Amino acid sequence: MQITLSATPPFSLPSVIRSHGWIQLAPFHEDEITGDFSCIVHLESKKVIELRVQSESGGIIVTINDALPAAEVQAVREIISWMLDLDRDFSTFYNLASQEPKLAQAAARAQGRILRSPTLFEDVVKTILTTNTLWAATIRMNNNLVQQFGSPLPADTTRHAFPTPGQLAATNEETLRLQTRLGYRAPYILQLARSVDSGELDLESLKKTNLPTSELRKKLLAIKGIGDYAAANLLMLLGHYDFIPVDSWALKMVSNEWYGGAPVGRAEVEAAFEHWGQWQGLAYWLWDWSG
DNA sequence: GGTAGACCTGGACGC
DNA sequence: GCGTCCAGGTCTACC
Repeated sequence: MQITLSATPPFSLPSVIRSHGWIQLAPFHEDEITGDFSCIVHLESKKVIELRVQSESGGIIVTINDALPAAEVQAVREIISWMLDLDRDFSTFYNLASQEPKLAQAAARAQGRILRSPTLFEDVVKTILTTNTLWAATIRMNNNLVQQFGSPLPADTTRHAFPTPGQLAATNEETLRLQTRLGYRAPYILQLARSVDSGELDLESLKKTNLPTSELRKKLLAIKGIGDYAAANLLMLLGHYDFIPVDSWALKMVSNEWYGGAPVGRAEVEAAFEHWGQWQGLAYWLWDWSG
């Protein structure tokens, strides 16, 4: 069956897919020839399905192998809408960006939307996996998690959904350390999974909260393994652009752009984008660093 | 509030 | 093949 969804213009599926590295992390899969992508999701009904997403004029078409009941169709609509941020309006940012040569192409390229995972839990875990390691190791750790703990896709049992909080909560630290190769991140992931699974932490409610960014940031920083960089990254995914995810790459880029390659710190990165106010994270994200 | 050192993995490198 | 060094954010203890 197919489901059609429209997006607030301008919209470009390739632009969302290439917004950051998430598309390289299982259970996402990109078809590099067609530009389409797929994702295996674990619905609340326990059903595991593959969503294949392709561009359609003004939006996207989602193809699913099975026919789904109305409630699951609605669930898929909400999941895809969240993942691609279909309803967000960036016109205010585009107006500002049009005055800055380094961002002037943002509207024409329909940039701004950042690819999200189906659940915030998945995005928090993946963000922890990006910290203090190289990207290749992030891909490996994430792949291990998906393969070892995620539910298999019935039509192709070699492929799996991202594990649910309950599936990770049921394992132990030693397994995550030694078999999944998460290292010191293992207790962080386990604690997160158990607190979400028990209901102590309602992560998904943060998707639609009206909390100001500062309060939302405090909630994210309260999660073990989430520091300044990870919190800012997650805030971006949640559509709050008031903070910049300052990592070693950001320091290098800002150094080259404004300081002639001299060493810079967090303060210099923040100062460079401070005047963008509530859009500073997005201005940093989309900045043309090519020279 | 600021800082130093530990936490881990895996790739690069030298021997 | 083995040992060493290094990069990558966050946490904790300490000042």
